[in-house]
Amino acid sequence: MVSANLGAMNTHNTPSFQTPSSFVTFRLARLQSSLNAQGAALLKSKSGLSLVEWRLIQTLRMIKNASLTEIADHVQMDKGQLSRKIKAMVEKGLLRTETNKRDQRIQHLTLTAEAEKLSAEMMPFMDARQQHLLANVSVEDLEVFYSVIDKIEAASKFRGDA
Amino acid sequence: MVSANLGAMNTHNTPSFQTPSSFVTFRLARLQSSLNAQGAALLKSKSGLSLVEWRLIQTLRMIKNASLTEIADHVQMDKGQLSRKIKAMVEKGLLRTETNKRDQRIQHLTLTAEAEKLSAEMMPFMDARQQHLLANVSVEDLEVFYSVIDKIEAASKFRGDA
DNA sequence: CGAAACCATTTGACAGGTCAAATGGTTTGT
DNA sequence: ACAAACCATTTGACCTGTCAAATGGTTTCG
Repeated sequence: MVSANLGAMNTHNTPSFQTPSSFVTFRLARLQSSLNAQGAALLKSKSGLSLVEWRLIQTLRMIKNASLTEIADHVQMDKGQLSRKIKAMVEKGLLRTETNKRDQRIQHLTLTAEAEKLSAEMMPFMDARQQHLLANVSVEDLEVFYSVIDKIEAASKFRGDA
Repeated sequence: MVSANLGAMNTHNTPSFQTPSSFVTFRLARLQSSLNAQGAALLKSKSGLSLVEWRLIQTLRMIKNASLTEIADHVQMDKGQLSRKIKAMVEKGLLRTETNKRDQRIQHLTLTAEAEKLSAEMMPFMDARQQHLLANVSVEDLEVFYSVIDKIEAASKFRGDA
Protein backbone atom coordinates (compact mmCIF):
# COMPACT_ATOMS: atom_id res chain seq x y z
CA MET A 1 0.00 0.00 0.00
CA VAL A 2 2.98 2.23 -0.38
CA SER A 3 2.06 3.11 -3.89
CA ALA A 4 -1.26 4.32 -2.60
CA ASN A 5 0.40 6.82 -0.45
CA LEU A 6 2.72 8.02 -3.15
CA GLY A 7 -0.18 8.49 -5.46
CA ALA A 8 -1.92 10.65 -2.96
CA MET A 9 1.17 12.71 -2.46
CA ASN A 10 1.52 13.63 -6.07
CA THR A 11 -2.01 14.78 -6.51
CA HIS A 12 -2.18 17.04 -3.50
CA ASN A 13 -0.37 20.10 -2.45
CA THR A 14 2.53 17.97 -1.40
CA PRO A 15 5.82 19.69 -1.99
CA SER A 16 7.81 17.64 -4.45
CA PHE A 17 10.65 17.39 -1.96
CA GLN A 18 8.51 15.61 0.64
CA THR A 19 9.86 12.27 1.84
CA PRO A 20 7.36 9.44 1.92
CA SER A 21 8.25 8.68 5.49
CA SER A 22 6.13 10.38 8.08
CA PHE A 23 4.01 12.14 5.52
CA VAL A 24 0.69 11.38 7.15
CA THR A 25 1.93 12.23 10.60
CA PHE A 26 3.60 15.33 9.28
CA ARG A 27 0.39 16.56 7.70
CA LEU A 28 -1.62 15.77 10.78
CA ALA A 29 0.82 17.53 13.06
CA ARG A 30 0.74 20.65 10.93
CA LEU A 31 -3.03 20.59 10.75
CA GLN A 32 -3.27 20.18 14.50
CA SER A 33 -1.01 23.13 15.01
CA SER A 34 -3.30 25.35 12.95
CA LEU A 35 -6.46 24.05 14.55
CA ASN A 36 -5.12 24.61 18.03
CA ALA A 37 -4.14 28.16 17.26
CA GLN A 38 -7.51 28.91 15.73
CA GLY A 39 -9.51 27.28 18.50
CA ALA A 40 -7.49 28.88 21.27
CA ALA A 41 -7.83 32.33 19.69
CA LEU A 42 -11.58 31.97 19.29
CA LEU A 43 -12.09 30.77 22.83
CA LYS A 44 -9.89 33.45 24.28
CA SER A 45 -11.61 36.23 22.39
CA LYS A 46 -15.17 35.21 23.25
CA SER A 47 -14.75 33.74 26.72
CA GLY A 48 -11.64 33.54 28.82
CA LEU A 49 -11.34 29.79 28.41
CA SER A 50 -8.35 27.82 27.23
CA LEU A 51 -8.63 24.93 24.83
CA VAL A 52 -8.05 22.44 27.60
CA GLU A 53 -10.69 24.04 29.77
CA TRP A 54 -13.17 23.92 26.90
CA ARG A 55 -12.47 20.26 26.30
CA LEU A 56 -12.86 19.40 29.96
CA ILE A 57 -16.12 21.30 30.20
CA GLN A 58 -17.50 19.55 27.14
CA THR A 59 -16.38 16.20 28.43
CA LEU A 60 -18.14 16.81 31.72
CA ARG A 61 -21.29 17.81 29.89
CA MET A 62 -21.17 14.43 28.20
CA ILE A 63 -20.12 12.31 31.14
CA LYS A 64 -21.80 13.68 34.22
CA ASN A 65 -19.90 13.34 37.46
CA ALA A 66 -16.91 11.90 35.69
CA SER A 67 -13.79 11.22 37.69
CA LEU A 68 -10.30 12.27 36.69
CA THR A 69 -9.53 8.82 35.35
CA GLU A 70 -12.69 8.68 33.29
CA ILE A 71 -11.90 12.02 31.73
CA ALA A 72 -8.31 11.03 31.08
CA ASP A 73 -9.43 7.90 29.27
CA HIS A 74 -11.99 9.77 27.24
CA VAL A 75 -9.83 12.62 26.04
CA GLN A 76 -6.56 10.73 26.05
CA MET A 77 -4.94 13.25 28.33
CA ASP A 78 -2.22 12.83 30.93
CA LYS A 79 -3.50 12.34 34.46
CA GLY A 80 -0.89 14.60 35.94
CA GLN A 81 -1.83 17.45 33.70
CA LEU A 82 -5.48 16.78 34.35
CA SER A 83 -5.01 16.79 38.10
CA ARG A 84 -3.39 20.21 38.01
CA LYS A 85 -5.86 21.63 35.54
CA ILE A 86 -8.82 20.45 37.59
CA LYS A 87 -7.35 22.05 40.67
CA ALA A 88 -6.96 25.33 38.82
CA MET A 89 -10.49 25.15 37.44
CA VAL A 90 -11.92 24.53 40.88
CA GLU A 91 -10.11 27.63 42.09
CA LYS A 92 -11.44 29.57 39.12
CA GLY A 93 -14.97 28.53 40.05
CA LEU A 94 -15.59 26.35 37.00
CA LEU A 95 -15.71 22.95 38.67
CA ARG A 96 -16.80 21.42 41.93
CA THR A 97 -15.46 18.17 43.32
CA GLU A 98 -17.24 15.65 45.47
CA THR A 99 -15.56 12.69 47.06
CA ASN A 100 -17.16 9.33 46.43
CA LYS A 101 -18.69 8.02 49.65
CA ARG A 102 -17.84 4.40 49.00
CA ASP A 103 -14.34 4.95 47.67
CA GLN A 104 -12.61 8.00 48.99
CA ARG A 105 -9.90 7.87 46.36
CA ILE A 106 -12.35 8.99 43.72
CA GLN A 107 -13.41 12.57 43.15
CA HIS A 108 -16.47 13.19 41.03
CA LEU A 109 -16.45 16.44 39.11
CA THR A 110 -19.36 18.67 38.25
CA LEU A 111 -19.64 21.91 36.35
CA THR A 112 -20.59 25.07 38.21
CA ALA A 113 -23.32 27.36 36.91
CA GLU A 114 -20.56 29.66 35.72
CA ALA A 115 -19.03 26.92 33.60
CA GLU A 116 -22.43 26.00 32.17
CA LYS A 117 -23.03 29.63 31.33
CA LEU A 118 -19.70 30.07 29.58
CA SER A 119 -20.25 26.86 27.69
CA ALA A 120 -23.69 27.95 26.52
CA GLU A 121 -22.40 31.36 25.43
CA MET A 122 -19.48 29.86 23.59
CA MET A 123 -21.26 26.98 21.92
CA PRO A 124 -22.72 28.88 18.96
CA PHE A 125 -19.28 30.13 18.03
CA MET A 126 -17.74 26.70 18.32
CA ASP A 127 -20.52 25.16 16.27
CA ALA A 128 -20.09 27.84 13.64
CA ARG A 129 -16.40 27.14 13.58
CA GLN A 130 -16.97 23.46 12.97
CA GLN A 131 -19.40 24.34 10.19
CA HIS A 132 -16.78 26.57 8.68
CA LEU A 133 -14.04 23.98 8.92
CA LEU A 134 -16.16 21.41 7.14
CA ALA A 135 -17.95 23.77 4.80
CA ASN A 136 -16.44 22.29 1.66
CA VAL A 137 -16.43 18.67 2.76
CA SER A 138 -19.19 16.42 1.48
CA VAL A 139 -21.01 14.02 3.76
CA GLU A 140 -19.47 11.04 1.99
CA ASP A 141 -15.97 12.41 2.23
CA LEU A 142 -16.43 13.18 5.89
CA GLU A 143 -17.56 9.63 6.44
CA VAL A 144 -14.39 8.35 4.80
CA PHE A 145 -12.32 10.85 6.75
CA TYR A 146 -13.59 9.59 10.09
CA SER A 147 -13.09 5.99 9.07
CA VAL A 148 -9.46 6.66 8.16
CA ILE A 149 -8.93 8.43 11.47
CA ASP A 150 -10.32 5.36 13.20
CA LYS A 151 -7.90 3.10 11.40
CA ILE A 152 -4.87 5.26 12.00
CA GLU A 153 -5.80 5.73 15.62
CA ALA A 154 -6.16 1.99 16.11
CA ALA A 155 -2.77 1.40 14.46
CA SER A 156 -1.18 4.12 16.56
CA LYS A 157 -1.83 2.12 19.72
CA PHE A 158 0.66 -0.56 18.81
CA ARG A 159 4.22 -0.37 20.01
CA GLY A 160 7.33 -2.12 18.87
CA ASP A 161 5.98 -4.21 16.04
CA ALA A 162 6.46 -1.66 13.28
CA MET B 1 -12.27 -4.89 18.87
CA VAL B 2 -14.52 -2.04 19.78
CA SER B 3 -16.03 -3.66 22.80
CA ALA B 4 -12.65 -4.41 24.25
CA ASN B 5 -11.34 -0.92 24.13
CA LEU B 6 -13.62 1.85 25.25
CA GLY B 7 -12.31 5.38 25.57
CA ALA B 8 -9.76 5.13 22.86
CA MET B 9 -11.44 3.25 20.11
CA ASN B 10 -15.00 4.24 19.37
CA THR B 11 -15.96 4.05 15.78
CA HIS B 12 -16.66 7.14 13.78
CA ASN B 13 -20.37 7.05 14.46
CA THR B 14 -20.73 9.65 17.10
CA PRO B 15 -21.26 8.37 20.61
CA SER B 16 -24.71 9.40 21.75
CA PHE B 17 -23.31 11.73 24.35
CA GLN B 18 -21.00 13.53 21.97
CA THR B 19 -21.86 17.12 21.18
CA PRO B 20 -21.71 17.98 17.50
CA SER B 21 -19.54 20.96 18.29
CA SER B 22 -15.85 20.38 18.12
CA PHE B 23 -16.23 16.76 17.11
CA VAL B 24 -13.73 16.88 14.27
CA THR B 25 -11.22 18.82 16.28
CA PHE B 26 -11.78 16.55 19.23
CA ARG B 27 -11.07 13.45 17.18
CA LEU B 28 -8.03 15.00 15.57
CA ALA B 29 -6.62 16.09 18.90
CA ARG B 30 -7.01 12.63 20.34
CA LEU B 31 -5.46 11.03 17.29
CA GLN B 32 -2.55 13.43 17.43
CA SER B 33 -1.99 12.54 21.04
CA SER B 34 -1.66 8.85 20.19
CA LEU B 35 0.51 9.46 17.17
CA ASN B 36 2.89 11.65 19.12
CA ALA B 37 3.29 9.07 21.84
CA GLN B 38 3.93 6.32 19.34
CA GLY B 39 6.36 8.32 17.25
CA ALA B 40 8.28 9.62 20.23
CA ALA B 41 8.60 6.14 21.71
CA LEU B 42 9.84 4.67 18.45
CA LEU B 43 12.38 7.43 17.91
CA LYS B 44 13.61 7.25 21.45
CA SER B 45 14.04 3.49 21.38
CA LYS B 46 15.94 3.33 18.10
CA SER B 47 17.89 6.56 18.11
CA GLY B 48 18.08 9.19 20.81
CA LEU B 49 16.09 11.70 18.80
CA SER B 50 12.97 13.55 19.86
CA LEU B 51 10.02 14.05 17.59
CA VAL B 52 10.90 17.69 17.07
CA GLU B 53 14.48 16.81 16.20
CA TRP B 54 13.28 14.22 13.72
CA ARG B 55 10.98 16.70 12.06
CA LEU B 56 13.69 19.33 11.83
CA ILE B 57 16.15 16.86 10.36
CA GLN B 58 13.63 15.70 7.75
CA THR B 59 12.75 19.26 6.90
CA LEU B 60 16.39 20.09 6.36
CA ARG B 61 16.80 17.06 4.15
CA MET B 62 14.02 18.45 2.00
CA ILE B 63 14.98 22.09 2.06
CA LYS B 64 18.73 22.30 1.96
CA ASN B 65 20.29 25.23 3.76
CA ALA B 66 16.93 26.37 5.07
CA SER B 67 16.82 29.29 7.46
CA LEU B 68 14.89 29.32 10.71
CA THR B 69 12.04 31.25 9.12
CA GLU B 70 11.78 28.85 6.19
CA ILE B 71 11.58 25.91 8.56
CA ALA B 72 9.05 27.64 10.75
CA ASP B 73 6.83 28.30 7.76
CA HIS B 74 7.16 24.77 6.49
CA VAL B 75 6.44 22.91 9.70
CA GLN B 76 4.19 25.54 11.24
CA MET B 77 6.31 25.83 14.34
CA ASP B 78 6.95 28.77 16.64
CA LYS B 79 10.11 30.69 15.84
CA GLY B 80 11.06 31.08 19.45
CA GLN B 81 10.87 27.38 20.06
CA LEU B 82 12.74 26.74 16.86
CA SER B 83 15.51 29.14 17.79
CA ARG B 84 16.13 27.35 21.07
CA LYS B 85 15.84 23.90 19.55
CA ILE B 86 18.31 24.74 16.81
CA LYS B 87 20.75 26.05 19.36
CA ALA B 88 20.47 22.80 21.31
CA MET B 89 20.90 20.71 18.17
CA VAL B 90 24.01 22.63 17.19
CA GLU B 91 25.43 21.90 20.61
CA LYS B 92 24.48 18.24 20.23
CA GLY B 93 26.38 18.13 16.95
CA LEU B 94 23.35 17.58 14.73
CA LEU B 95 23.31 20.91 12.90
CA ARG B 96 25.75 23.47 11.63
CA THR B 97 24.90 27.11 10.98
CA GLU B 98 26.34 29.43 8.41
CA THR B 99 25.61 33.11 8.24
CA ASN B 100 24.43 34.45 4.91
CA LYS B 101 27.11 36.66 3.39
CA ARG B 102 24.71 39.16 1.87
CA ASP B 103 22.31 39.36 4.80
CA GLN B 104 23.87 38.71 8.14
CA ARG B 105 20.51 38.30 9.85
CA ILE B 106 20.00 34.98 8.16
CA GLN B 107 21.51 31.73 9.32
CA HIS B 108 21.48 28.81 6.93
CA LEU B 109 21.29 25.42 8.56
CA THR B 110 22.86 22.19 7.41
CA LEU B 111 22.83 18.68 8.81
CA THR B 112 26.04 17.20 10.18
CA ALA B 113 27.22 13.75 9.12
CA GLU B 114 25.98 12.52 12.48
CA ALA B 115 22.48 13.78 11.79
CA GLU B 116 22.50 12.22 8.32
CA LYS B 117 23.63 8.95 9.81
CA LEU B 118 20.92 8.92 12.47
CA SER B 119 18.35 9.83 9.86
CA ALA B 120 19.43 6.99 7.59
CA GLU B 121 19.40 4.50 10.42
CA MET B 122 16.00 5.59 11.59
CA MET B 123 14.30 5.93 8.23
CA PRO B 124 13.41 2.27 7.69
CA PHE B 125 11.61 2.18 11.02
CA MET B 126 9.73 5.37 10.31
CA ASP B 127 8.76 4.15 6.87
CA ALA B 128 7.58 0.87 8.35
CA ARG B 129 5.56 2.77 10.87
CA GLN B 130 3.82 4.76 8.18
CA GLN B 131 3.11 1.52 6.32
CA HIS B 132 1.62 0.12 9.46
CA LEU B 133 -0.51 3.16 10.17
CA LEU B 134 -2.00 3.07 6.70
CA ALA B 135 -2.08 -0.69 6.28
CA ASN B 136 -5.86 -0.92 6.18
CA VAL B 137 -6.53 2.25 4.25
CA SER B 138 -7.34 1.95 0.57
CA VAL B 139 -5.82 4.16 -2.09
CA GLU B 140 -9.11 5.92 -2.72
CA ASP B 141 -9.81 6.53 0.94
CA LEU B 142 -6.36 7.91 1.52
CA GLU B 143 -6.89 10.24 -1.40
CA VAL B 144 -10.09 11.51 0.18
CA PHE B 145 -8.41 11.74 3.56
CA TYR B 146 -5.69 14.05 2.29
CA SER B 147 -8.18 16.19 0.44
CA VAL B 148 -10.23 16.67 3.60
CA ILE B 149 -7.11 17.57 5.55
CA ASP B 150 -6.33 20.14 2.87
CA LYS B 151 -9.75 21.69 3.21
CA ILE B 152 -9.80 21.77 6.98
CA GLU B 153 -6.30 23.16 7.07
CA ALA B 154 -7.24 25.93 4.67
CA ALA B 155 -10.30 26.77 6.74
CA SER B 156 -8.27 26.74 9.93
CA LYS B 157 -6.25 29.71 8.74
CA PHE B 158 -9.14 32.11 8.98
CA ARG B 159 -9.73 34.13 12.12
CA GLY B 160 -12.78 35.93 13.36
CA ASP B 161 -15.15 35.17 10.52
CA ALA B 162 -17.11 32.28 11.88
C1' DC C 1 -6.12 -9.66 60.95
C1' DG C 2 -2.37 -7.76 58.07
C1' DA C 3 0.85 -7.69 54.25
C1' DA C 4 0.92 -7.49 49.34
C1' DA C 5 -1.10 -6.00 45.32
C1' DC C 6 -3.98 -2.53 43.37
C1' DC C 7 -5.95 1.73 42.19
C1' DA C 8 -7.00 7.02 41.93
C1' DT C 9 -4.91 11.02 42.35
C1' DT C 10 -0.94 14.16 43.21
C1' DT C 11 3.64 15.91 42.76
C1' DG C 12 8.26 16.73 40.69
C1' DA C 13 11.09 17.42 36.90
C1' DC C 14 11.57 18.54 32.44
C1' DA C 15 10.49 18.98 27.21
C1' DG C 16 7.39 21.22 24.00
C1' DG C 17 4.46 25.15 22.62
C1' DT C 18 2.87 30.14 22.46
C1' DC C 19 2.96 35.09 22.84
C1' DA C 20 5.14 39.38 23.15
C1' DA C 21 8.99 42.22 23.58
C1' DA C 22 13.95 42.85 22.59
C1' DT C 23 18.08 42.75 19.61
C1' DG C 24 20.57 43.56 15.71
C1' DG C 25 20.79 43.83 10.67
C1' DT C 26 18.65 45.74 6.16
C1' DT C 27 15.82 48.46 3.12
C1' DT C 28 13.13 52.55 1.92
C1' DG C 29 12.01 57.17 1.29
C1' DT C 30 13.20 61.70 1.61
C1' DA D 1 22.84 60.24 4.54
C1' DC D 2 19.75 58.81 7.92
C1' DA D 3 15.51 58.06 10.36
C1' DA D 4 11.57 55.12 9.93
C1' DA D 5 9.92 50.87 8.69
C1' DC D 6 11.08 46.17 8.13
C1' DC D 7 12.82 41.68 8.86
C1' DA D 8 15.33 37.45 11.04
C1' DT D 9 16.41 35.77 15.10
C1' DT D 10 16.63 35.70 20.20
C1' DT D 11 14.95 36.03 24.82
C1' DG D 12 11.61 36.07 28.70
C1' DA D 13 7.54 34.55 30.79
C1' DC D 14 4.26 31.38 31.11
C1' DC D 15 1.19 27.48 29.83
C1' DT D 16 0.68 22.63 28.13
C1' DG D 17 2.26 17.74 27.66
C1' DT D 18 4.77 13.64 29.37
C1' DC D 19 6.97 10.44 32.42
C1' DA D 20 8.00 8.55 36.70
C1' DA D 21 7.79 8.38 41.47
C1' DA D 22 5.06 9.42 45.64
C1' DT D 23 0.83 9.45 48.46
C1' DG D 24 -3.07 7.66 50.37
C1' DG D 25 -7.13 4.67 50.01
C1' DT D 26 -9.01 -0.19 48.85
C1' DT D 27 -9.11 -5.05 47.86
C1' DT D 28 -7.26 -9.70 48.02
C1' DC D 29 -5.94 -13.55 50.28
C1' DG D 30 -2.87 -16.23 53.31
